[in-house]
Amino acid sequence: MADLALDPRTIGDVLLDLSKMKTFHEVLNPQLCQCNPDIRRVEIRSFPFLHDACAESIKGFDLAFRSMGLKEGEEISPLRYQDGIFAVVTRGAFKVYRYINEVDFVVFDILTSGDFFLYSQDTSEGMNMFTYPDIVSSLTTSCLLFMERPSLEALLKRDVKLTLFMLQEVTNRLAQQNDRFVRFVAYTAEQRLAFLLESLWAKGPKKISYPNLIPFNLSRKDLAAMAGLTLETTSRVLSSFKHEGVLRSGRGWIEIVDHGALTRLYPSTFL
Amino acid sequence: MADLALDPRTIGDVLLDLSKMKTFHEVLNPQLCQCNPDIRRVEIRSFPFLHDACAESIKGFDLAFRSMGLKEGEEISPLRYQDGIFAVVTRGAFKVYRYINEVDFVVFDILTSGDFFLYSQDTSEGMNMFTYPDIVSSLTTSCLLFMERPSLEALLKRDVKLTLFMLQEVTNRLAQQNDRFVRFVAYTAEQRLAFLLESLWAKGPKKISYPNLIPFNLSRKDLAAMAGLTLETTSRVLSSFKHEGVLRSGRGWIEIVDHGALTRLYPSTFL
DNA sequence: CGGCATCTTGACGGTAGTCAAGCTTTGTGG
DNA sequence: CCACAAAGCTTGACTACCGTCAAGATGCCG
Repeated sequence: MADLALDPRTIGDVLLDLSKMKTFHEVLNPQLCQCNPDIRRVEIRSFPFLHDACAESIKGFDLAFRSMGLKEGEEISPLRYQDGIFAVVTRGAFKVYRYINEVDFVVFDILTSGDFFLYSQDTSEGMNMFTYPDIVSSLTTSCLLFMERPSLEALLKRDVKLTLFMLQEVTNRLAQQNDRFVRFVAYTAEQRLAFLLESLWAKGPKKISYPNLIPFNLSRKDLAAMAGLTLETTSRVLSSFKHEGVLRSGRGWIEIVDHGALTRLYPSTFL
Repeated sequence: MADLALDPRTIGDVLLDLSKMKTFHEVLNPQLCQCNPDIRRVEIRSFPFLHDACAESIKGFDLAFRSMGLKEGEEISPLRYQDGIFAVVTRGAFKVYRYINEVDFVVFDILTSGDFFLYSQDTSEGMNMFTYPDIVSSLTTSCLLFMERPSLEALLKRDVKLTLFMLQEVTNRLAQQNDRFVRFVAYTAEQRLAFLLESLWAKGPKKISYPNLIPFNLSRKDLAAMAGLTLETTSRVLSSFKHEGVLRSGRGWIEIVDHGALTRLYPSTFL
């Protein structure tokens, strides 16, 4: 039983003390979004992955999290966080992608409010969701709460329930990526895009005035990079959707008019 | 601190007691492989994910694990394990796939010795790596150690280090699947197969007499289902590799002759 | 040695990629 | 406020890769 004993130090001791290291964003916006400590407290308590965490862990997150604001198109550089960074999206959306040559990239994940990510510079050891060759960048004006990876690990080590919940989240994400892979292989270009649009739409928080609008800016190139197609093919398929009255779209935005028609294009489950 | 307290029951209480529920395999082979309790003990202690686990957890695994043997081509049915099953491959290899129509399937994972998996019937809640529409089946004569999912969860709840290590393993697997996805989009048929063959070869334990043989039976159809190609295209590409002297192959087996030539075909990293 | 699954090869066609030109929207600076 | 530039999008013509369909060859097992 000895090796189950708790670390005798207090939470404060094991975390990197960031409370005095305000980010630029926090200095510039002392009362906005999670920059305000009170708002942050509330925000943190609403994270799904913390629902089952013990009180001390939540206090630890209060201490360790700093907030960061990003404008559309800004990217998170792991170079600034030598030890890796753990972050939770509180507002907005991010794309995770990797360049495959000078001009083309592949988008393999979209993160929206509530999604967390782990981003580190080296592939060395420990947990790695995204590593250096991958880029995380914002699709809209966004907010993050973040901490350095060692702080997260310190918190996880002290709270099984928290760690277990993270494990559940990650296995589910793995299942989801596998599902995506299978569909990717099985679908034609048209089906891939229909599926992609539906799942993107399902992801973000809808605007009340435009409930069918995909709630973040996506260029044709982004969509193509997600669907594994070229920009031209993507444009052609979307044009045909448009002419059939399935959706409306412009530069960087897409509004789905007929969900039924879109979902009917691809098999939702196999066999 | 109260909610960090340990479950007061003993390990034995929280595990489903399987010690008297021998599997057919164990009854038929009392002294073979992990069916022999002593051999099993040693085997369990060699699992990488247990290296950091506390003594009590390891004892728990000794109690909870049953062993199972499978012939080539047998599949694991989650129907027999209502609560889901957690298993570790100790010998052999498995493919994880999903049918996309009556005849075609997509292979999205290969598991070899040391890999664990979690397989459940329902997508309901908790951890899900593979669920009902997916099939796990053996590529060679194989052995597994397994337990029902509730037993695993009981063990995880009592040992943070163990849970944390599992979390690391799963995040790394997620990173790996993302990498695969990116390559998949970027590569041509020839490159996909070259990459696939190299990674398959790197996976299994090599036979001393044939160190360059891919150590499990893979038909052209399996390879095609992994690369997202058709059987015919796969056959054509492999034939061209054969004629260039890069590999030798027969029905269900492939031996890589020239690793250099194969790896030169695809970019190992991007940008 | 036969039977059968697996693999190979060929001919053909279609889907999506490539290259290129033209069109729209958005933003900027005179 | 307009002109212009630049980025993003659309459309067209052509091409190539890979899928489909079909027949035939080859290994492998009983």
